[in-house]
Parts: sequence; C-alpha cells; structure tokens
Amino acid sequence: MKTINVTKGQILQRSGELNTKVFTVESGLLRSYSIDNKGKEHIYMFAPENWIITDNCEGDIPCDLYIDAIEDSTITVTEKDFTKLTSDRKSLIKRINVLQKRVIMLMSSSAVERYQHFVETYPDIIQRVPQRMIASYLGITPEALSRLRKEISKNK
Amino acid sequence: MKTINVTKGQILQRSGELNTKVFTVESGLLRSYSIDNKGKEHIYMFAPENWIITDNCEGDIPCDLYIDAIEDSTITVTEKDFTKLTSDRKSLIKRINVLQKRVIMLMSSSAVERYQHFVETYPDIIQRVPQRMIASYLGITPEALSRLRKEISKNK
DNA sequence: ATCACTTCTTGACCTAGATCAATGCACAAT
DNA sequence: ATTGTGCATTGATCTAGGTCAAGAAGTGAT
Repeated sequence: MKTINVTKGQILQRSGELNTKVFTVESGLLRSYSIDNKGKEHIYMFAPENWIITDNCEGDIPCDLYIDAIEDSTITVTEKDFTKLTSDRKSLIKRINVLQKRVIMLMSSSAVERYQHFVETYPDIIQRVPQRMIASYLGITPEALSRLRKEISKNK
Repeated sequence: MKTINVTKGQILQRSGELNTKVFTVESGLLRSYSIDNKGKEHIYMFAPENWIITDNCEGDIPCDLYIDAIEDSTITVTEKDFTKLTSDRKSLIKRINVLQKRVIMLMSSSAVERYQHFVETYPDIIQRVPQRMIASYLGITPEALSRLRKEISKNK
C-alpha cells in the first residue's frame, strides 16, 4: 500500500487491463466509467474524499472500467489480496459485479442487447418465468419484449 | 436458521417492512422487485437454486423490495446478524445498497426524478463536476440534462 | 364444454429522450 | 486583445420504446 498524487485527467486504470488495485481517495475526486461500442462514456461512479473506488473484476478477468482523476487528487493504492478472501466476502463481491454489469447495461445498451445478454447469462431462467417478468427485469414493457423477440427471430 | 416450504405466489417480504432475513433457495425460484409510484413492478433479481436473496437494507431502515416465490420452493431463512459484521463487510453491503437503488431508479424513474435524487444525495458532487458528467452518470445526454434543468427551474 | 383468467401478440398512436447542427460563453494561452 | 478549446444551451428533427386497446391462445376450475 502506497500513497500517490495524481493530476486532473490522469488515468489510473484502463478497460481491458487486469486490475488488482483498490484506490482510496484521501483528497480530490476520481471517477470510474465504461466506454460503449459507439465510443460514448458512461460514468459508473464518482469517488470524492474517503471513498473507495475499484473495478470489481475478479482475479484474471480483464476489467470493464476506466478510472481517472477529475481533480488533482491524493490517493492510496492497495493491492487486492484474493488469497485471504472469505467465501462470504467473495459472494458479496460477485454480487457487486453482477450489479455493476447491470448498471452499465441499463445505461449503455439497447433493449435488444440487454435481452440477448440475459438469454446468454441466464438461459435456464428464460424457460421458467413468464415473458412479462423478463421484460420487467430488463426494464421494458411486455409489448416491447414481444416485438423485439419477433425482430430477432426474423433476422435469423 | 430454519428451512421452510413456500408455494408459488407466496410473499416473503413486503416493501416498507423492516427486514432482517436472508433467504437461501434450496429448490424453486424466488424474485425480488419494487413497485413504482404508478403501480408497476420492476424485478430486481431472480434467485434460482443456491442463490441468496435479500433486501440489502440496513438495520432500522425500511426496505424497498418485495420478495415472493415464482415457483413452489424450499428455502432456508437466516437472520441477519449486524453485530458481527466487520467494517469491511459493512462497506461492501453499503455499496450493494447504493447499486440496488441505482438499478431500480434506472428502471423505474424518469430522467428528472433521477436528477433530483442525485442532487439530494450528492449535493457536493454537483458543484465539482461538469454537467456533461452528471448526465453521463444519470444515463442521459448533456442536451437532455440542460433541458430538464431549465424545465425544473421554470417550475419554481 | 364452458367460463374465467392470464399470457402473448398485434396495431395505432404518443412521448421522452437522442441526434445533429449552430450559437454563445467562459477561460486559458499566446 | 485575440485566438482556441471545451462546455452549456437551443432549435429542429428522429426514434426506441411506452401506452392503450383489442384479439388469440393456452390452462385450470367447475
């Protein structure tokens, strides 16, 4: 663990990198964000004084987020130590991970993309719940889901 | 901790209640969801076999979510024990909390509502970052934010 | 078999917010 | 003082998805 100073605009982490660091903001302001396939930024989180900011990706999975400084900042950098995670904390982190993806998708993906992602991620759930509940999970109406499914099946 | 059987449609928890329970699904399928001010349901999470489902609200704060059974299910119920939370786990849970609110807001609130919520929750951040970043955090364009701010100030 | 109930689909229309383009406005650099 | 650069605003237009209303098809209860 060490303390560093960063200047406004400085990038601490890039999407696609393997990230093993946690940043704690002593003073200043950081943000984390993703960039979608159209090049548009979506801010996931602001981290002012005393906040902790990190990409919650696990071990050897490349992360989704960029982290940079919005103001000149002083931060402490800690290495994540995966070896001493209790299973209990692991499951909390996994949950945060899922939510992180969900937030980013809600902000940056179309209903079609969100549906396709859902189908890939939870193929079993699809079989077991009525479509209106899938729609409700995706944040769209049952009518919209019905139409986009039709569209998808047409293009195949 | 005890094991119980619930039938399809049975409600385990209501929004507004003080919730101190964590449900672990042995078999079957549960869901958690919120109901917005127009009476519309928004599913926050599905919990099939081996998943844990709970409202992440803390101690004495009434929770936001309903939890019910989509299929006949067997689940174990555990009381949350706030006394033996490490500060470290507390901060993870707080983080989940914030994300939970964010997901629900993204699904059920208009841009105006999300902006107003942001202003109330992070008044300091507003002062420190350009509007386009607020827009990016809210999931809208800078143009849309500019217009809705104008609208809000007009109605005062 | 029929009724009630729910889910899914389809059509017609509407609206919140996106996109694109232009303008004005700070503030920093020369 | 002037030029550049990034940010906010405004207008015009477009579109994804919402809303409302009406069938169609499946399922269970009597």
